[in-house]
Amino acid sequence: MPPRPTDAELAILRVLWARGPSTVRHVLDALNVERVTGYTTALKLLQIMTDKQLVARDESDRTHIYHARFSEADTQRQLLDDLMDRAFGGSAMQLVMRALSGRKTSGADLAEIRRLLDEHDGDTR
Amino acid sequence: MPPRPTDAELAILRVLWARGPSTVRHVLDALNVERVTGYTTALKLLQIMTDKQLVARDESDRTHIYHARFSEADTQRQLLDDLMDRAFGGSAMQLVMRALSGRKTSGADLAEIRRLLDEHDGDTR
DNA sequence: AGATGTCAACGAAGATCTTCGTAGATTTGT
DNA sequence: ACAAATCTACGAAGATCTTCGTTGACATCT
Repeated sequence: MPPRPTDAELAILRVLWARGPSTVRHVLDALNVERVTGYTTALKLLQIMTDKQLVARDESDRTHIYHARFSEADTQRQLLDDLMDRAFGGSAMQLVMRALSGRKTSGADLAEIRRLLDEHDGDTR
Repeated sequence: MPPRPTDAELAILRVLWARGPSTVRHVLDALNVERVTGYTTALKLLQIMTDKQLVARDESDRTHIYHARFSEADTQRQLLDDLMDRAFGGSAMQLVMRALSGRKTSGADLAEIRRLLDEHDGDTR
């Protein structure tokens, strides 16, 4: 039951998912590729995220190592469910259709979606 | 280019989309079905939303009438694009697949999605 | 050993979000 | 006309978010 991560928190989680358990310094370097922030900013965020249980850290060494406590998939699902409730009246299908409508979609993506849909056919019938 | 609406703002926008142009009182009554808030809270939100250009109001009468300046579809698209960037590396397809995977989907919904996909086939080929 | 660099902790500032109390103007009811 | 109700505007409080400066501990370099 962690809270919905904020924008800055999500940016950090994305680094941890992509790079695996990391020090503050590593997270900061990755963040600074996109936009520049200070070291203590990243540190403070990670400390707050530790309080919120979004991440956990190994304090064995002086330089702590942080890791995400929830998978990228779990968090994406949480954020989608949240948006679904707040903006789509709880309807996942309305959300999906809005995401698809008027969007260029590659043949490979279409095939992948169809594969997913075919799996669902089995579930629901 | 309005800012992303906050949670409380989105709740108000949903009322305006559902009921059409409304007074503060009407919005408040609709909000209070779900959770109770004070009149001045709703009023202040609508005033802020007016500043942010999320809504506009008709001041002809003493009792102002507010309406959403952007359609529900536009706002849903904006929120999805935002989430797509922040949590899905900009990939709409990853978002869609995450929203579909492990979800119970009705036959009618599946048919609707397939219809959308078929339209896209035309576009991209 | 002494200087330099790196680290975590803490606090605080400024921005935004959400809530509501109060005041003043207008309308409604008697 | 007077009282009660309704409305907008304003300001402010408390919470959260984001940022960073400072401090003190520890490590590294020469």
